[in-house]
Amino acid sequence: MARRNDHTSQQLSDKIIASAIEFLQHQPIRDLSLRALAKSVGYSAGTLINLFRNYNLLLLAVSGYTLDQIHQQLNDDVTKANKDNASQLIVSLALEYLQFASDHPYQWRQVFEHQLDSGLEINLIHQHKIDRLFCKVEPLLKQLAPQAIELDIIKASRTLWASVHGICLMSIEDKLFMPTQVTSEALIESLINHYLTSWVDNQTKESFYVN
Amino acid sequence: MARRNDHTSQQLSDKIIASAIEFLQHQPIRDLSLRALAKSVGYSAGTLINLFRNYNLLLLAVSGYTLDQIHQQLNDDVTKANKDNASQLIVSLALEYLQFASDHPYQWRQVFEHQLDSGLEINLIHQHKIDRLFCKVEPLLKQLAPQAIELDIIKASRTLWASVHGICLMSIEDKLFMPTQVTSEALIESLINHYLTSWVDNQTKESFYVN
DNA sequence: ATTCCTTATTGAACACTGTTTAAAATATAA
DNA sequence: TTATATTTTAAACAGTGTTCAATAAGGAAT
Repeated sequence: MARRNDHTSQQLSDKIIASAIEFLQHQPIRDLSLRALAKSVGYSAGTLINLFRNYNLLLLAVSGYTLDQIHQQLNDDVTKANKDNASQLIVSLALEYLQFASDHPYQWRQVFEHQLDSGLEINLIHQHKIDRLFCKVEPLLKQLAPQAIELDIIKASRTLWASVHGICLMSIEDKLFMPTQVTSEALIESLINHYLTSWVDNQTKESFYVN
Repeated sequence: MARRNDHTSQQLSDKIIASAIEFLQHQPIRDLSLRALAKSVGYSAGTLINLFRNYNLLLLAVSGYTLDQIHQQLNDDVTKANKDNASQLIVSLALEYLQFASDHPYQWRQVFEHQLDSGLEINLIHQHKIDRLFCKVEPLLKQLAPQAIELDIIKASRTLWASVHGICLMSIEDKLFMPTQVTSEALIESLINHYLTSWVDNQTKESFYVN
């Protein structure tokens, strides 16, 4: 067939990503295919390939969309929060993260299941977007322990966020095996409150035993 | 063709799983296929299907093998460890877990990437094997806080192990974005030491503020 | 030994997957 | 109006997991 020009390529890209995101609200990514996605937007598979080069890069774009969405949601949380209680704000961020994962499990999983084929410059952008999430607690940790050295801030932020991520993952996969009285939210709160209690205590004492 | 009978079905199953595990030492699971696996053991695809019913259940068996392997490795760690220091033993278990994930990243990922199709009784066995790992720290937590109630033990064990899992995951996926001076082992130690410090302190004081 | 039945094994067929490619048709420029 | 460039797609290709009928060997009964 021939050119149709009823969308600019940007419009079409957006439409495709939107359709994929919509799909992920109800079904896991492995149930989606390039052809099915093409059909859902009324174009052929080849057109999508022309736009994104291959299916993997298309999925990377979808993943990037989700990361932006999460990023913005967490940002909104920070701006409208009480800035005095940094500790509580970290809990609030983590709970927001868990909330997103719970509300959009398939969409959330797609981001971290996606296997990037190595040696592509576009992957760096993706990696950066994930990094952006991990870094979000850094200024809050500095607020809790202004005298802490940069390396300790990095260590604590990565420890906390990787842990939060682990709890979210196990939660939406139903791999926690807990009585219903214990919620995933409670695990997040337990993690952050206990970790920060000891960490801040340590930083203010400038102790060298636990870091 | 016809029957060959050079293996019992049990021997053949073992051989197939062994071949898959060997593959996972060098390449990710998505690069393996039923046909390639069949060729590697000198049988046809249909034979593997007859044995495992479908490819997904075959992969579940592979995943089960890995979980048993990890379970045993952690058990060995517990038996030959100093039983007086429960806190240090938890760190040791977690580091062993990280070590396995680092040494066999593709094999480790396969376990948790595997999507179980719901409503199968075999999945329960699999879920139980994962549960077994999470529960491993429970007696150690009881040792640290003998007066703690069962629900607090469960909460702390799940929080800790899901967090450890998260750090392992982010570590082998290179998503931590840290300077090389900060190791994944240090994150694990930081997590457990800080969390337990505050948790034990809380439990011995029987405080109601943080749990 | 010979027949019968069961069991293991497989190749071919099927419907799907992502990707490549050449052809076709419209939009734009000359 | 012609020529060129840009979109779009159908068809072909090599791969995937799965189903199924055909086949041949092992074991049991005669």
